[in-house]
Amino acid sequence: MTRRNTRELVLSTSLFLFNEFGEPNVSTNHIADEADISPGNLYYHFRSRDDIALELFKRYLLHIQPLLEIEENTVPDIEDLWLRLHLIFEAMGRFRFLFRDLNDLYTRIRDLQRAFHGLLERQRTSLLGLIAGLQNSGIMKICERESEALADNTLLLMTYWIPYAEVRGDPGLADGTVLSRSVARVLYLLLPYLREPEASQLKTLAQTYRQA
Amino acid sequence: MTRRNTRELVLSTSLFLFNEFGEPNVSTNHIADEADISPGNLYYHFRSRDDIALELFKRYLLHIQPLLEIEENTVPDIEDLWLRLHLIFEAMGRFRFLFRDLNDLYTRIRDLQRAFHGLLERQRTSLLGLIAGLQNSGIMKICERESEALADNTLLLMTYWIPYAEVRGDPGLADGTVLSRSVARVLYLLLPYLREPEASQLKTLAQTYRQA
DNA sequence: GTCTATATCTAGATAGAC
DNA sequence: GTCTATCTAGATATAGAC
Repeated sequence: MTRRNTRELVLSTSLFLFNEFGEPNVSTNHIADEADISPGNLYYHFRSRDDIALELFKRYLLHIQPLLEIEENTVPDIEDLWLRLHLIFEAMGRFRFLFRDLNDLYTRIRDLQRAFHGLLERQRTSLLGLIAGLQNSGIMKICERESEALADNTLLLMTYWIPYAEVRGDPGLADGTVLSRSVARVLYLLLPYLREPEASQLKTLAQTYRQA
Repeated sequence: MTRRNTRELVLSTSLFLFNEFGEPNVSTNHIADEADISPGNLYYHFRSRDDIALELFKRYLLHIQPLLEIEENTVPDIEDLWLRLHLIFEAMGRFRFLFRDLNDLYTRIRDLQRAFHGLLERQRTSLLGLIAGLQNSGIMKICERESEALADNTLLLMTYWIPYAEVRGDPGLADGTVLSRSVARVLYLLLPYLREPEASQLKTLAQTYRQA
């Protein structure tokens, strides 16, 4: 094993265990054991346990950042929106431990706190921009104050759909249906503000999606 | 100190520390220390650490249950709704550790899991009933499928507004403004489905509320 | 780079005197 | 009921041989 490979092995093993059992319930010994390396070796590659979680969070950022960028001169389209949200939720699902134990990680690991806080603010700005875009292209009709509330509520839904699914007793994120339903729910937030034909288009899309 | 008093002292101390530092970061020794009793004495009154959290959750249930009951033959009124939601959120705020670390507590403590799951389902049913009531009295116009999504989204918002406020860097729940803003955001979910004059009434209420 | 062995610490929990 | 003392387990992390 070269240096790079073991480090990656520890990361992928940790991700698996964190997702499966929750980050607070997985010790460095568990990780080393599952990865078939010694505990000492693990600490050759990582300074601390939090370091592993932080590195995984950085990997998450690399996955999620490109999905959040919105092209300046593009007219938003309902189906694109749907796909985009689906891809975002998929990426979140692969790092679901981050969201399950978000607030504990957030207060414990300062670097993660800073980065996550920034991410949220960017997401919020991005959502406000999206809403404005939909409005300017005549697809959506909404007033200033409601835009803010809508962006905020969307962001909350996007941040906590994973722990919500768990707590509602949903069959788990291995099952793709949870993801689809969560995506659909978020888009239903937009529905009442959409004009025709986009409103109907969204409803039809939701219907099709549900059957697939 | 009689038996009852020490038990209560441990509970109130735990609640304070859990809320302040997060349940995972408070040990039984911390609690005993803060309560000015010995660690051994703490274990005379509680079998385990989880037992304390569970008992606090039961106390939360006692606070919250009466607030969730809806009278059968009452026409829902926007201002009543607002007040009701405010009282619910206040009660949640007093037990905010439960929501900050919900998913960890949920998987760790089986009795809490059962009870919380049941609570969520009842809340969901209650919300569906509320929506139906608003619809029947002509205050709201919404279709079947959207009702489900609305109830679901409302429930998610109600369950995770506390960790969301924390993660957004809101000045903390000691400050009452967070609570008000969170209540307002939830009610904005209903807004697009309300008819006049209730829609305007809600907007005005939000305005007043914000200034107070 | 990797291992074994171990240091250190802190948590939850119990025993037994008072 | 309450205390002091202590057990036990498990966690993070390090030392030093290979």
